[in-house]
Amino acid sequence: MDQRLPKEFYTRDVLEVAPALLGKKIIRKGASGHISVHVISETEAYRGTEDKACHASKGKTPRTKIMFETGGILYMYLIYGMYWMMNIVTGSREEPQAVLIRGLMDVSGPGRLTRSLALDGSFNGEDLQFSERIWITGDGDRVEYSTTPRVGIDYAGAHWKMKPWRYVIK
DNA sequence: GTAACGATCCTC
DNA sequence: AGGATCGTTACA
Repeated sequence: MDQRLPKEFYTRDVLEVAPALLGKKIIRKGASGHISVHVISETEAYRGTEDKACHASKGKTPRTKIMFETGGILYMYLIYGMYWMMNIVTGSREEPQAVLIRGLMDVSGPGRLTRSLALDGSFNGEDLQFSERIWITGDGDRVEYSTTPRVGIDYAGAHWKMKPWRYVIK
């Protein structure tokens, strides 16, 4: 099986990591030992306390503190009372950043993909270097992608809403 | 305590 | 266009 992406892959700036994750494979190992592989097709970057669309813009809270850790771990949170969002923390410690996984080749939609992979709050803080149930490999199919503004952040104001920080495989 | 609201999705 | 559904957050 392919090698896991190294820690250094995730500790770079989120604006580098988010597009670099396109085409990479999420490996999910279920409780029964069943393994499934999913190619990432769509990501979004959330960057720092100054980014009004980023949860960390409200400062460090019980929910967002995981984003202040060193990159390479998962940040899971519940939205609209029923959908878990899967995010990958990036950057260095005390530099809150995360990549929202918005779509896979076989599933589109951040809520649908976590339901499909059976991911929930118990994965918050999961370390992609050492986890036995989820990790990401980096065999290097280079992919072409396009960028668009991020989705669902009307509240963040025009300046942050227009940033082309959503990355989609062509 | 209390209230408002969301990095969504499905059904009408 | 509207409802589901509840943790997180801000404020009193």
